[in-house]
Amino acid sequence: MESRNQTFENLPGDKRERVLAEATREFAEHGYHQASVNRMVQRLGIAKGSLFKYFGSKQGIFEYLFGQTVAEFKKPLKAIRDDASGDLFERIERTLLAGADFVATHPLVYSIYLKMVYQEGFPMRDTFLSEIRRASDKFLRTLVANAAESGQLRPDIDPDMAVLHLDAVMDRFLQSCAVAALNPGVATIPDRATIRARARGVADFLRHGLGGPLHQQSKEIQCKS
Amino acid sequence: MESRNQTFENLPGDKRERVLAEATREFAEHGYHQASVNRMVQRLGIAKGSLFKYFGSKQGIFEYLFGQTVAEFKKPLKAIRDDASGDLFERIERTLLAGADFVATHPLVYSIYLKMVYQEGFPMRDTFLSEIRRASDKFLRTLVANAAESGQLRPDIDPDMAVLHLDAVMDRFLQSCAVAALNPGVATIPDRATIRARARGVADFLRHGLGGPLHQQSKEIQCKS
DNA sequence: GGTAGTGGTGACCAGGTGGTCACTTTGTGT
DNA sequence: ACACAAAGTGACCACCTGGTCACCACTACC
Repeated sequence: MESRNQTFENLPGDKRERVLAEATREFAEHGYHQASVNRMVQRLGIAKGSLFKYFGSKQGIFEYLFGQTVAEFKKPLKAIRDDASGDLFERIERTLLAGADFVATHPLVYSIYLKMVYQEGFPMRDTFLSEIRRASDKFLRTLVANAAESGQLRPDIDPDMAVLHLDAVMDRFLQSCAVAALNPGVATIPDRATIRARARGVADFLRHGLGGPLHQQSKEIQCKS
Repeated sequence: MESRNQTFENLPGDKRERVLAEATREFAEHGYHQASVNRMVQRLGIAKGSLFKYFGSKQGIFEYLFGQTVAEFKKPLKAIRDDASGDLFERIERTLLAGADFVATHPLVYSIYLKMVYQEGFPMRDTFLSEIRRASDKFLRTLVANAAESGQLRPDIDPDMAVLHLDAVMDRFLQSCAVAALNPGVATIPDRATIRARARGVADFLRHGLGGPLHQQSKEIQCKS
């Protein structure tokens, strides 16, 4: 067995946490390349050599964080998946709120995630992203399949496309909870009440669309028959 | 008058273009901080001093590009806004296709835009983003207002929220045309035919939502009355 | 006291960064 | 042929980066 990282594991718990918290902050604020090991050790008040003894390299630091984080990232989804109460759109709404909670309590982790998506050159980027995507895709696909069976979904819509749209809208909702610039007009992070209202609005929109009476004609015909 | 940039403006047109193209490529590939002036001049086969004589600083290079690009970024939107044929959702579909065209013909420019949104530390970031957002917001708001007047929009939906949803779905559609990782399963850039089909699907989804027969009950009641 | 193993240290390194500037080359008008 | 200006050059600078390693301080066992 290689004794990698043994030094770091032996450290007292509070010091470990301080180091990881500081590293998380640094990567969240600056992305990968622009993150500075010098800054980390300076803020931690420890010597640079120590950090490199713990993790071997800058990439080592990031990958350690990364491993710790991925599991936590998936937890909220599992809880929702196992709670089958309500129809598709109610479950979606619960998922949105769970996601918003996660972003609110782990803003730095979510910030790293966003930077990884749009910034190339992160170590492990492809591995990580495909893993996350696959999990999310599987989750939505299950939801959609169940909904389609019980007629909660328009029969003329391709389930794959439905998953695509759900993913798009939900992901964007999450981003708007974290990125100020994505909130039109105000350009600030919304508060909890706004988020709850918006989640409901999103679910309602997903259910019924935006089309007005002029576009309900086809459905009126259905009524007459 | 300050004679800033005069040297660059005096250059023969093809050389100007080569320089700008190379700079665009560099920023698109590496973002702002990670972009290297050394690499630019090496690939261009000119001396570093020349670039700094043209633009003064790295930030100067970026801001020059930036100014050239913003106008081009808005062009497609204007064409759509002035063509009022069709209802809201048909216009949305045209907008989507125009956007996809822009992304396909200016992938580097769009790549820079995406990096700016999710990567802090770009010069002019706030100025630039708020300008773009404002333009996009104004455009959608006009479309929605017109649609609401002629009953193309569900009367019980807040126009502001409608704009929010439209912006989210459309922006995400555009991103999926450029970022491979956002295309579930395949994780590749879609071809033109796929894009056209997907744009239609998006418009249809925006119009009617995803909800199936079980959720059309309220509308059947409308029919009876 | 001796010694082995631990975590901790910071001066130092090679390499890359944006930026400078004294200098050379080129073009043009007379 | 000469002068003058504009364009072009690349060695050089200070600074920062990730990474190294010989050395130090402390504890524990004999």
